Amino acid sequence: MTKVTPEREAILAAIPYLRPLPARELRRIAARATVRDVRRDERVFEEGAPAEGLFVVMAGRIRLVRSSRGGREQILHTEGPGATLGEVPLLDGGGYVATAVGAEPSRLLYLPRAAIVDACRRHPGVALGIIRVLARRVRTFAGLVEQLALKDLTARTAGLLLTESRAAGRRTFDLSGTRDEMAARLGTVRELVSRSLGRLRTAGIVRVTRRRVTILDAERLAALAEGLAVRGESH
Amino acid sequence: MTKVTPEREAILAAIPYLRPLPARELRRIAARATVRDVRRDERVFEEGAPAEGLFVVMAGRIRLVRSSRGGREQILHTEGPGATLGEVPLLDGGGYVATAVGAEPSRLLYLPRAAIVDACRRHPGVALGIIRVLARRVRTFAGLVEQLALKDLTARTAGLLLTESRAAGRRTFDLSGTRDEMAARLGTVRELVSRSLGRLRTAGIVRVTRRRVTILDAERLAALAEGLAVRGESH
DNA sequence: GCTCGGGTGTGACTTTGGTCATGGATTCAG
DNA sequence: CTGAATCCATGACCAAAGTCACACCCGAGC
Repeated sequence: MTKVTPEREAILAAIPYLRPLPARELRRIAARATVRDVRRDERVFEEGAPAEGLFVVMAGRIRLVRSSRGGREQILHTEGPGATLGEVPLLDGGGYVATAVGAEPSRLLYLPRAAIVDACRRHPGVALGIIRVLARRVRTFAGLVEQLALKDLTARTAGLLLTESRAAGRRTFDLSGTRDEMAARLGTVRELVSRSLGRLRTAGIVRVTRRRVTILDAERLAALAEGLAVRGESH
Repeated sequence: MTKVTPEREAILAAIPYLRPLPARELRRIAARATVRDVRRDERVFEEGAPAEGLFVVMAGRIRLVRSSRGGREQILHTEGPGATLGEVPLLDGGGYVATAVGAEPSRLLYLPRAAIVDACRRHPGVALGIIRVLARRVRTFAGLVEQLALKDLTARTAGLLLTESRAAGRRTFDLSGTRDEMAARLGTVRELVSRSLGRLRTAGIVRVTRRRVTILDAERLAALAEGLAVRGESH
């Protein structure tokens, strides 16, 4: 509930789909916003809970998660500074799609629903911007479904490493989280991530320490990610 | 490429998010639309292909699918009359998210991209309507991910039966497709669907013939769908 | 009627995924 | 430095998913 209006305004101005708004309106929205800090592993909101506003990540990283009784979690996506959470329930009136938890200590901005819906109505550009955000999410979810439904763990692991490497822009990079977190992204459990990485390592495809990974054979890694089982690679 | 303008107009008027458009504009769009018929199993478009328009299902049913080399398919969703396909690429400029194939002989209307984007810009209600469509899709995809990542086949099968039953509005209903199609919805293969249904049958939870299903014990079926393994049900 | 072909159910087997238990490494507070 | 708390790797085992082969059912079309 800190009062840092100028900072808040800067944050809002950085959200792509609010660009079409005149400064005056941005300021009005910023004035009605509140700030919230969350600790690592603290829940921001729960799947299904009623939503009355939009969250903007100011700092840190937030994981969007579905979980099963028995404690297993599946990460749907992770969002960092500048991203918004909760567009879906904001605009279709339902509850939150997933549970949000801090992947690290984070600061969020909370915008009341009415302000945004208003902006959409008066500035078609805003609505189109939100459409793009949702479209992107549909794409990533479709990708996730494909991975889970038709690729085995080796392929998914290979894919994850390629993604991370691409994001880092180098072939040596640090893994984003613990084995547990990787498992939650890959739809499996800690132990199998270990084994999977182990196999890639002994096959000479990557070098792996606890956090650091180097891709040695990008070709083969890509082939694996494509789902080509490496039959005839043994011995 | 048949010319049935009045029918086309009626179809467009039935699309929820085009309601805000005045009749004059609807007519203009209808005039620029073309009709396309597809046979069962014919592809309408391929995942990744560039998209320059929006499809509207006039009659029949279209499956949206991702497939792996090796021929396994995962159905993302199925759309019937009144639904639209391809909103995502239309509005974010990318390729189609999935491959569309006729689940049965179907008739589609094709609307050129410019007409729709235009309508969004001039009528915020249209954009908000599309947002609702995308929001719905995000929800169903999130559900699919959850099913695939954290429920076993028994739970998913139970869930499917409950969904179908609810859709039919009765506890006796016909299954939507072949075992193969069910498998593609559930993220598995023909044989396992057979076995899974077989287990539910011998447990006295449902009655099953090739097409017809009757739910005998909705409670237990729901419990299974929740993912509670039925430990202690054997012997 | 019969045949043919797609759709199904089942058994036997392989492979993959998941669980449990254990020991080693790493980090960090005191 | 030392102990506690994590995190990680790995072996042994168990359960679920997937494959292959085959026999059957049943409706469409001679």
